Amino acid sequence: MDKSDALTSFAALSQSTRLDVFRLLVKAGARGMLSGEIGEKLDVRQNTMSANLAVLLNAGLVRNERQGRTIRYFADFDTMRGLLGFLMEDCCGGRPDLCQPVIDEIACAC
Amino acid sequence: MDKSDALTSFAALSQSTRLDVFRLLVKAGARGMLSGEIGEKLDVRQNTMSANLAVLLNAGLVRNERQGRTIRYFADFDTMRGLLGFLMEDCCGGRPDLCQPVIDEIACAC
DNA sequence: TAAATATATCAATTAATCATGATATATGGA
DNA sequence: TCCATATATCATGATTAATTGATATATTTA
Repeated sequence: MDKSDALTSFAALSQSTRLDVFRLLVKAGARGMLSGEIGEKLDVRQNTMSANLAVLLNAGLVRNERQGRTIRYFADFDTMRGLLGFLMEDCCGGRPDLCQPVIDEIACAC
Repeated sequence: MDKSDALTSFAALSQSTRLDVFRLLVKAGARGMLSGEIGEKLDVRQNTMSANLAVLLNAGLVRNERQGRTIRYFADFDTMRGLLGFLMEDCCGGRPDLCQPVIDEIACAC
């Protein structure tokens, strides 16, 4: 994860539909979701959804896998990890009390 | 942290100078940095830096504090925490092995 | 192989964002 | 109060991004 990758990722997440899509896929985890399923759930037209998924793919935030006629999308937790690592690099100037709560927050109860 | 806040934050982080600024401030931690100091370090003109700091402020990703003629900026770790919490909400569909590495990554060594 | 379904690409219009020069505001010191 | 320093705001031109209708590609089924 270099700076350019990080910029691409943040840009991808800074659009309403794409943020919704990514959060849906985070929730879905290893199950993933079909492209059409996502579009239907979010009430977004087919070509708009395709374009937005392409942006997320390009950013590496999601992966996909063809299954017959359909394509299943997954959140890419490795990219997520790299992105947060990049953002928090050498964080908090030696005071763990600043960054520890940030870490605790995403310690999900799954 | 609602969706609109998250979008504003990601948009703020999706621009080169602002990403640099935020990462500098993350490293600086509680020390923070003066506006002019940041601009000098990143070689960015005064008004451009001011505009970019305003975007980060508006997103709540940084706070500031006037000190005489100068203004000191700080990364806001609470906002950061809220943002990551929002993004990873109900994450990984019941498989902790997916999201645990994400958490470990940002467990900084400070 | 033809039709149906699922998804992607293209071209064009509209909208948002960025850096910049010029200028304004605020604070401190002479 | 006048000047210098530090930062913010404004107006503008240039670049970039988003949605959409139309169309293309890929896969399955008949």
